[in-house]
Amino acid sequence: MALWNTVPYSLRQLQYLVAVADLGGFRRAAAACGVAQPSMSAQIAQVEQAIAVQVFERGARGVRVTAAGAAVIDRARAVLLAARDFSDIARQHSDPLSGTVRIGVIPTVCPYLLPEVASALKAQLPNLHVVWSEDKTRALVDQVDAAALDGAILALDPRVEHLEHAAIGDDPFVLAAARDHPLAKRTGPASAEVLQGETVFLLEDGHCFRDQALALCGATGAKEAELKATGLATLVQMVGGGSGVTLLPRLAVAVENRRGQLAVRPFKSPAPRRSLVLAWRRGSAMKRPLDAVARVIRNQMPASAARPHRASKRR
Amino acid sequence: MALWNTVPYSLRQLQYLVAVADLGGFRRAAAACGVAQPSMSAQIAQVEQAIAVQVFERGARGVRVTAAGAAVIDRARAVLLAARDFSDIARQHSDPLSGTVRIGVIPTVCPYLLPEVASALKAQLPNLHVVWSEDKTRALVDQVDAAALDGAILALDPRVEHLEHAAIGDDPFVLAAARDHPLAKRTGPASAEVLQGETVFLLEDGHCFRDQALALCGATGAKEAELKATGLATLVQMVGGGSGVTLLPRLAVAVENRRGQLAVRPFKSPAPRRSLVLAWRRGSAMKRPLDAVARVIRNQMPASAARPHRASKRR
DNA sequence: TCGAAGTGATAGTCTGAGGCTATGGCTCTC
DNA sequence: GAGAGCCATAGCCTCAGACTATCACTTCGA
Repeated sequence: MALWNTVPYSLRQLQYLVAVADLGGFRRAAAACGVAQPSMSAQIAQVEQAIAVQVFERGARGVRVTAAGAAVIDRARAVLLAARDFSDIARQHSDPLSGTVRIGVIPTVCPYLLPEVASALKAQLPNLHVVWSEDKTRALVDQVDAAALDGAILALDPRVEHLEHAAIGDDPFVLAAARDHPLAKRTGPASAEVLQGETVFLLEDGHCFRDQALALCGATGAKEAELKATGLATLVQMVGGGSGVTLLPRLAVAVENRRGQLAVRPFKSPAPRRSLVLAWRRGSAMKRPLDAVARVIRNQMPASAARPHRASKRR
Repeated sequence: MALWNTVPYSLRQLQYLVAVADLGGFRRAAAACGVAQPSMSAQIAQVEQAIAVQVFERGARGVRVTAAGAAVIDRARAVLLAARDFSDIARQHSDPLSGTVRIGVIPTVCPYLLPEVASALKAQLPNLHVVWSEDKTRALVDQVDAAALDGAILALDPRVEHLEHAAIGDDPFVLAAARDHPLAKRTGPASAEVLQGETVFLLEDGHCFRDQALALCGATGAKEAELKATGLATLVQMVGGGSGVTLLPRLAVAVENRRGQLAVRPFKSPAPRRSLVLAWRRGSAMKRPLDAVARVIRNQMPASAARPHRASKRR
């Protein structure tokens, strides 16, 4: 009963099973797999016979997956996922820094980091093709878990703990207010206590930066403004009105305050900050290229914001 | 980049890779896979080319796995394991109670439970072929984790916690002593305190029954005998000499004390006991047949020893 | 030192798995 | 009731992967 005994089906047949299930029909699946519909029919019929399970109910309007079929297709997916891991690890070992990696980035990092980093990556890892996408932490973590993404750039957070990660750098928070706001009168580092009693504008739910800023507000006795912003740019607009202050990640200041409409003050050391990491599914075959990407980004972080608070964390 | 895109290798090629790695040579692997050696050579060469990784170093005395090859073969194993799961789940859904399950049993249960249970299983699950093996808890758990076994009959224990399991029944401990031993003077249930100051013979290290009995000794102030037995039969022999007492699982009494050489007394309720379970790898495709096997065994347990202490536990 | 026994690689042939096109039968929809 | 869409069937063709026979090489042991 060794692992290398023959099985009565092929990887390709499993791919066909999943394709038909995903696309809901033989013709569509055939087209997606680049074969003719009769070939698809024949292969599906064959695998159904081989495993003695009717996976699909054929109807005039396409196919339905049977109850037994759903379980079978679940396992077929697992096999194909393992096969993809095999391909990945093989590519890593033929040339670890080539191929494609899919990396997601949270919205409060993406527009500020990517422009800088993209060209550096192209220069230092010329054979590595990085596909970027932007989403909030929850969605990114889910996609990494499901292997829809190879990695994600996130702020360190309980939701990230089950993933492996490499440090990218720390990003301190800064205090931003309209130029005529009382808190803008003084320059130089602010102590966190100046927030006491202030009205602070924050991002809407779902942004991890909101949670981090909210924690700081709670600790200092600031109160949250009624209005919630959908992005940092909106936040800057709101505060520009003069009726409150906000917190910004240092990384975003150069872009969001490019016209200098706000006064920006750092916090006294140790400044509140978020730790940015590149995280991936534990045991992912893409560990090596992701590690390399993290190294490039780390060296590319704006010098003032870079340098993790302590030694670079790794798991 | 969907899951159903074609891959440049076949399941069979992965089987060949693993076979060559396991058996250390092309000819042996070819024989094990039932093909001619040139076919094996050709397929290995092809997959090595497809993934652009040299997996094996060919030498005059067989092959060695390269560093990159080891990682690749690791993933190939994962794919084949997933494929086996696929086969399993398919068989479950074509006929859940047919096929083969491999079940390990601990030594302090195996010889007493199996004779009774084997015929009941044959009668109630005629299409299910059960392959039994005997080993200690640690080894069994490792084999279940590695999918070398589908399930194992064990006493509930921290080492079993990460597995799913179905209850089989509780097995109370009994006190056994030579017929002329002071503790054999009285009949009827003994309180655990009678062990105070007694010399108790126990099994050697590695038996979970040793740990359970030792815990009871510690709680009651009994002391362990110098000599450690390799099995319950030896334990009975030792105690027969009259210089000490021992604990036996109720399950073993009928067999080990069949000649009545020892006086056997139950403990007062609630008697110390072990909970026997059939455990399997979480998410195993063999859940359904294993569950059925557990049910058969549960109904077959000697009536006096059966009946779990509380409701049957399941996860 | 040389042959025997082991290793994997190569050459040439053959068969069948799985691709294709063309077409049929069925069931919804208009 | 015609048409559009679905999957199944029939018949053909090609190439992946099996086979046998043999070679080249290394490592023993007489």
